[in-house]
Amino acid sequence: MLARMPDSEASGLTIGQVSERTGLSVHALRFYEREGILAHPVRRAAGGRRVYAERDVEWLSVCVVLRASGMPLPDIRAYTDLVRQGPGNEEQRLVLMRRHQERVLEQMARLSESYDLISYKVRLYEDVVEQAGEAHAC
Amino acid sequence: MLARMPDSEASGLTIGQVSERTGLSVHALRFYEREGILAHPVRRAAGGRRVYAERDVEWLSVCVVLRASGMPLPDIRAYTDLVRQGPGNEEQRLVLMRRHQERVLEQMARLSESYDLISYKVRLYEDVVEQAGEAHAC
DNA sequence: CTAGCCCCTAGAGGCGGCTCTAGGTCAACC
DNA sequence: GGTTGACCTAGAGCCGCCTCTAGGGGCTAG
Repeated sequence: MLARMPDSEASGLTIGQVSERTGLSVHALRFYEREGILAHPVRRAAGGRRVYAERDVEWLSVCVVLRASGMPLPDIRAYTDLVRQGPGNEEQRLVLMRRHQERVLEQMARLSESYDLISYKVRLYEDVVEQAGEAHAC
Repeated sequence: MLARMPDSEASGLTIGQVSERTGLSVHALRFYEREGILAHPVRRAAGGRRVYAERDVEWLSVCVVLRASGMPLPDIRAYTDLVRQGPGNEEQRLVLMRRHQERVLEQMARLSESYDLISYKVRLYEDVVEQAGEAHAC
């Protein structure tokens, strides 16, 4: 009745549980795995079921943040590859992260510019609506 | 030799000129027109060529900002429809704009959260790379 | 024993937003 | 009169990122 845990291992998570914790759909999780966006291969239980560990959830949570800030999947994949290879390539990881950092900064700048125009429009329409309301009141 | 102006009318712009000024591709401009994202129908010159006015450029520039901040085309289209209908529906425009304003705020919040994680990672790798450099120096 | 549920694979499908192609018109210059 | 170049239409294609389908396995509760 409860979600079946693989052998009731404490840190063995089903794909459904990982889906809930990361906010990624079950489909997306399988898709990400195919795309190589997992630093470590997932273990499999009987019947081929995926068994995730806590660190997978942590890693995927990082990926969610990267995605949410617009990092393309190929870049996330490249980053994952570097992490999978282990220590020694921090310079390359740094390059990737810095590039993304700049992109995010640009995005924020563009967004706040857009925000100005949008706020201007909102104020404008607020005024018009308010005045129309007064006219009705007369 | 020079871009042919329709009858050398001062405010008659070709699609190519509008493309340059708005940053939208010629293809995108035609696509937007089909999608109803023009507050006024474009005039046509001989041979069916589009003749844009300055106000079209202004309108499209607004649309570019809306797109850049993630407003979906259907919403932009709805907004365009309201504007095309003329004064009297400012309340509805206000609703649209406020909704988008909130979306943009959310986006900015999410982005800056993401930015924190990314900056953290950058600092981390900077430290690692620096220490590795020192180790080499020894 | 069967209904319900979660899981599996491989691959198709969908959506948003363009982008490009094919095939053609027209005006201008050489 | 041929070439160039910007434009036209209708519609196909593409890219990123999932999302869903078909067809099947297997545990567990009632």
